[in-house]
Amino acid sequence: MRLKELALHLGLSQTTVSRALNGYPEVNEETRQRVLDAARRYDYRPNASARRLATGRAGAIGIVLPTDRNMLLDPHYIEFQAGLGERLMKDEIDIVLSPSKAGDEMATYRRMAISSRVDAVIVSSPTVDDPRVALLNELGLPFVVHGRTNSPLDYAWLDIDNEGAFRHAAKHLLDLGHRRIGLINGETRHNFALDRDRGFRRALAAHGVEVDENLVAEGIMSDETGYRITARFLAQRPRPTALLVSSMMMSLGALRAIRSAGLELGRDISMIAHDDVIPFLNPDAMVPTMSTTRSSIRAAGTRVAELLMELIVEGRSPASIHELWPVDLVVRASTGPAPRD
Amino acid sequence: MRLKELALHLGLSQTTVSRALNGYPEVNEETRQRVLDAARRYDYRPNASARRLATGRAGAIGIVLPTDRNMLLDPHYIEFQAGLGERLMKDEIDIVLSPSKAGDEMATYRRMAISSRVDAVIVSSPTVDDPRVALLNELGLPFVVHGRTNSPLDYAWLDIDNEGAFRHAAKHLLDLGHRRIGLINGETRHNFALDRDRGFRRALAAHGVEVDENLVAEGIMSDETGYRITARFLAQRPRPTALLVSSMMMSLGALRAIRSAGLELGRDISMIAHDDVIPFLNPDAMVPTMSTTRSSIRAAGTRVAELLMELIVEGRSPASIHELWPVDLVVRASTGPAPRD
DNA sequence: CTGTTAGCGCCTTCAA
DNA sequence: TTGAAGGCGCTAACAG
Repeated sequence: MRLKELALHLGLSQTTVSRALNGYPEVNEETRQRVLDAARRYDYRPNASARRLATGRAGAIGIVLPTDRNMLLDPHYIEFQAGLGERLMKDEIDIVLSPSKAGDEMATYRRMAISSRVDAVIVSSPTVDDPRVALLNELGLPFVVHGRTNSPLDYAWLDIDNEGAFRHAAKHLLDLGHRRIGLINGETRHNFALDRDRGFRRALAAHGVEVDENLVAEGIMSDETGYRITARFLAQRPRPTALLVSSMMMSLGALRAIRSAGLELGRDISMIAHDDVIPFLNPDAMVPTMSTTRSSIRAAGTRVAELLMELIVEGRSPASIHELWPVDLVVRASTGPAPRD
Repeated sequence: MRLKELALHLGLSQTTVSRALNGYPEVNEETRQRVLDAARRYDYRPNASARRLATGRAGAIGIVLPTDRNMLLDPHYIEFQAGLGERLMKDEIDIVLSPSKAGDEMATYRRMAISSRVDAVIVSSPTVDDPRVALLNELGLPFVVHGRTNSPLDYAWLDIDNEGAFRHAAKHLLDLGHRRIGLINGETRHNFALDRDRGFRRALAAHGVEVDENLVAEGIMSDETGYRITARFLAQRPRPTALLVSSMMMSLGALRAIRSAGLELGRDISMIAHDDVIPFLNPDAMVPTMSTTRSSIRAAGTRVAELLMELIVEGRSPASIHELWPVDLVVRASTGPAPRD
């Protein structure tokens, strides 16, 4: 069913039918009802491409999907997508995933912009100096960064307070008497990891504790990385009495290494992990329950979608969009006082 | 830059430029080169909506994204997406995620089809009797099911041999002398889980071993579920000497429960888990290494994309698309002979 | 309040 | 081998 036919059936012009359907105020209420009824009866839906061509709006927001093995380690990504979806659903806005090889992302953003496939894009996991911000700015494609990056430009971003989160977590451990604290971080080419590193160091500095660089490590946020780094840390003497871990997934591996070393979490060694609140990794279900710095990545997705809509629909200024979300420290059973030697 | 302007710059008609760009054979080679050069120089890209409107093809394939908490437990999903992307990238085909509430998926598929947002869709995680197959068939929207479902219709599908995988795995355990084998399955409303259940039972039956229904359980495939079910199984007397587990994520929880019970994996109790080959959960990195039934979900994504393209571009018949992939049994250190009492 | 008329940017038939 | 013209389905000025 096309608009034309529908109009014909109704004995109205396409214009009127279109207006009735799109909620224009100048349409007679009775006429509108007739149109709406007919549309429902015939299961009419405007053709997406035609509408886009006519309005110049794509009705979609874009995400560049890096397909390389090393980039997609992130099980959190799907939660973020779900969060986006939750909000975009309301306006029937689609999410367009544009697959891209690593190194080719810039070209992919370009393509999305120039072919006007999408009205805006999301920049995820920004690196410390992320070239995407300048590119998108130049292309004039609206975007929101999930995270932050160094840029002279005043772009729209939403980030969680990674620095504060890890500072508070480290402080909590210090207050419990821990002095040898290990940091198991994500890759510091990503800004969030650098922020966490910074928070960790500041807390130690504030307590006059020197950082042992042998107890600072980074890697992709996998179970395996968590295991390997923890095993290495635990081999040192004196060994660390506490760990700060960048993801729940890593904490699983860390926990294995701790058990393998014959230690008991929460007594011999403490741990705080960052929790993105993903449903299949619940800190309350762990044994012992895991102390965490908590911030829902799904909620972030929803909010990013909201901001995107404001950018597109209301023409809100990107420069006015800077949201730094506080992060909760949730103390559970994996943290305890530092053991006496 | 629009086609019109580009043509103007070149002193050619839009038609010729369009043909040159789209590889029509009737264009003079020299002309084509000039056009191609100019297009590159001006960074010209056809407007996606306009092209779609003109050709009737959307240049995108659709996935309905259920945003409800309980449905998205699947960290495997992102790997599947990456696999799709790997193939679709070649033809610059986008993936359109259409967010949908649970229960509303059918309407979302409808919407995608009628508004011709996409050329084809993917049906993931089909239930035992999945209504989507009939709907899409009726809508005439091409689709490939990743998995299988009961339907009188002859639809296109790609599935892994879940039945065979779990049959072999169970047989392997039986051959090692295990008699009390537990099954920790995904939700059996999903067809794959039912197939695994079937394979498990057949293997036991073939060995004349009766299934203890107290050692068969299912749930969402999370760490937590794995832990809870395993703890319950281990509380039984006599306790099981082996476990068949539906996902690596579950196996992490199971392993925790085993350790909490003071048992050693691979000696006191054996385990085989299904491995979708996701990069952040590597069975070789576990301690002990985990025996698995292995099948790359990413590879499946790539192949599904390929099939989709054949469906759309070459008009291949859906009825000719039935791929059942064998599943490898990879024996590692988590399986050993059944312990003597 | 409704209709007429032009496009949106591209592809494609038909004619040259 | 190239071009002119029409149309894909919809929206949006501009009239009435």
